[in-house]
Amino acid sequence: MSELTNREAYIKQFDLFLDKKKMRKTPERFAILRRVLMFPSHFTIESLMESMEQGSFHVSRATLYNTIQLLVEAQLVRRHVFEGLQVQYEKAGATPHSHLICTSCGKVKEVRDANFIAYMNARKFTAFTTNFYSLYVYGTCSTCARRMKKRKATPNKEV
Amino acid sequence: MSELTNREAYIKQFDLFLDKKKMRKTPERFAILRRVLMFPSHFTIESLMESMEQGSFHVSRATLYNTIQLLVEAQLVRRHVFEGLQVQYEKAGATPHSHLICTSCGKVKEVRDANFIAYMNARKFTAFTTNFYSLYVYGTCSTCARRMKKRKATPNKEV
DNA sequence: TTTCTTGCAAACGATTTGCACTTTG
DNA sequence: CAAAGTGCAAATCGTTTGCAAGAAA
Repeated sequence: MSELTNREAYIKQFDLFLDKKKMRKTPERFAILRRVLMFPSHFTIESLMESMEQGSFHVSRATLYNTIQLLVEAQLVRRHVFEGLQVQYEKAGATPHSHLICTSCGKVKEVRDANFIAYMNARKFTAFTTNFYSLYVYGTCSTCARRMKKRKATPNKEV
Repeated sequence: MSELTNREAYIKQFDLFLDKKKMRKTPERFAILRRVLMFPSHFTIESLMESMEQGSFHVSRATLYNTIQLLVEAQLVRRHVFEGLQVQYEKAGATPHSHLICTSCGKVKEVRDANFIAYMNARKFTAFTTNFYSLYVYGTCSTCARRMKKRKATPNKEV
């Protein structure tokens, strides 16, 4: 896989992917990818839909779902299903990161962990070729911990 | 959290959980937990439903969903959403394990990794208290790798 | 010109909900 | 006997699908 260092790299890789799959290079597909790249981190189908509308580029939900699926296959986008939250996507960046998910408020924080990355890069599994991986860490963020301690409250929303 | 070494430990912990939450100890709830414990590893709501029927203990879907949710809250059951597969559950065992998911055939394999567990046990995150974690590794299992190589085939089902 | 892609609306499937009935505490 | 839990069927919601119309190649 080539390096996804910048916007053009993603677009080029998508272009190559479509070539390889003998699929058509429609304006919708590239417009969606361009919008995806504008998100600093996670987004949902809904927020992507809104973003497209704001950019005055109307696409149907069907096309959005189709294209996101393609982008996931092309390894340009990752799909995340966190406990109790709606499906989230993010562009597959050059730097892998883990996700800390607060089971009380649902907030997702990204953390870079060089040790862990090094470990995973070296890690081989028998009879299995790793493509990518996701580490989800569930727990309580400090804000919620404080809130729950102070007023012995129940969580915002139990996940 | 107490140790979940055997069947009784789970039941006792659920009992305590219901006490703490001031919730009722209905036969349905314990019947469902007992069935859950009979699965050697992953199961779905559907397979659990079937298992209940086979055990001649009829419960409604609503109750099944409710109770599974309780068991997840009680940390007796983990919920997994693997790419492209239906939601799976498993009892929260004493030994954590990672999941290798083949993106071609959808097979899920569990692997125990002492180094990784030790690492995670020691790992502290700033402003976050870890409760549990899941490592999902996506890739290609050897069977699919062989199949794809031999006849340059497309994957069974692209996830 | 042929096949792929799109948009729309209808269909789908897993999960949730409303409500009358039942059971626990 | 009051409150909580259950079963059932209908509702919901995110996602998929079928099909006619439009656009790449």
